[in-house]
Amino acid sequence: MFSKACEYAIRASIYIAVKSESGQRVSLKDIAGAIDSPEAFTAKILQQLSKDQLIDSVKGPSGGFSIEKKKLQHLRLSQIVYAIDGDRIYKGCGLGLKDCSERKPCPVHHKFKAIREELKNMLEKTTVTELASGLGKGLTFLQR
Amino acid sequence: MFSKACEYAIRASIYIAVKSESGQRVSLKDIAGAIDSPEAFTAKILQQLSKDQLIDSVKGPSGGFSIEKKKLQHLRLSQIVYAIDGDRIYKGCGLGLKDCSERKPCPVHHKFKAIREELKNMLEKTTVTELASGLGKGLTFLQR
DNA sequence: ATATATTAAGATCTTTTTATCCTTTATTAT
DNA sequence: ATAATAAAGGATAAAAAGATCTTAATATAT
Ligand code: FES
Ligand code: FES
Repeated sequence: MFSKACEYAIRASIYIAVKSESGQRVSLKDIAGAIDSPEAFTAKILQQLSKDQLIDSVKGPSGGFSIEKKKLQHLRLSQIVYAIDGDRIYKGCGLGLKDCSERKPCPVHHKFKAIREELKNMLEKTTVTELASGLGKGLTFLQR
Repeated sequence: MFSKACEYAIRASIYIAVKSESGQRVSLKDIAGAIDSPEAFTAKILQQLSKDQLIDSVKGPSGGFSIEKKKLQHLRLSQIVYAIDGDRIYKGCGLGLKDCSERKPCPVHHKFKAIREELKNMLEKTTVTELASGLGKGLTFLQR
């Protein structure tokens, strides 16, 4: 569904969100440990999210990653996915045709579209805080 | 969503189905041309489908691929997907945790599960003939 | 100011996926 | 029987994704 990079991105964002809610900044090492991801690879991904200003980063001692509370209120899953995987989820044809097109649909177009639409809605509606809340309460998990 | 191999598998199956309905067998070259896929790679994929007895193949002059009418009546998209991509679509966690688990869910588990379930239903309900019919009528397309 | 902790950036390596090529085997037509 | 045709199978290559390493930049604390 998503690339590995995107999965890490989402997991990391949720973890950072939990910490940010109590005003803490978290280091790369901390994050990679919490979400069970390769550190260096995770660094790249966070770099990208930071460039896109979805998360904030501070260098140096006591530095690390965080998400401004203001941003956090609005941050959607869709934004993370878009930053890492681009729009292939939204625009890609289920059977791999160059683009998904209403005018020249592939055989699964209609059935696919419905599901993709739902996925899209879900990603656009779901906020990262919302997910962070479940994690904070110990109801959900980021590794196994 | 699916691997490239799986996309080709589905496209090829639908094309073979259309031809099989009128009793024709189709060659690899014909298929690859019709679905715009790399010939040798497509061969590997068809080999797999043939091994799994989802499609039939005959060597030699006037040989090629086909799907027995009896099989065709029951052949579902889910079978093709399973033969090529395995069960990752059904069992994989949306955030890449080792398995998707109800007892120790990831933060998106519930939202994800709903969508995955729909996808699964769709694949299990949809027959290849059904899709072939739209293609045969010129309503849908396998390349662009 | 200096040393230190921490992210940024670029280069490189590894693995997986996608794709090709070549030889063998089976089938058909002559 | 023989030649021609088409898929099967195995080996290899290219591209993409995933992951690591090394150096640079920057902020903090002393
Ligand atoms: S054309 Fe294939 S999903 Fe729309
Ligand atoms: S645990 Fe992640 S989708 Fe079920």
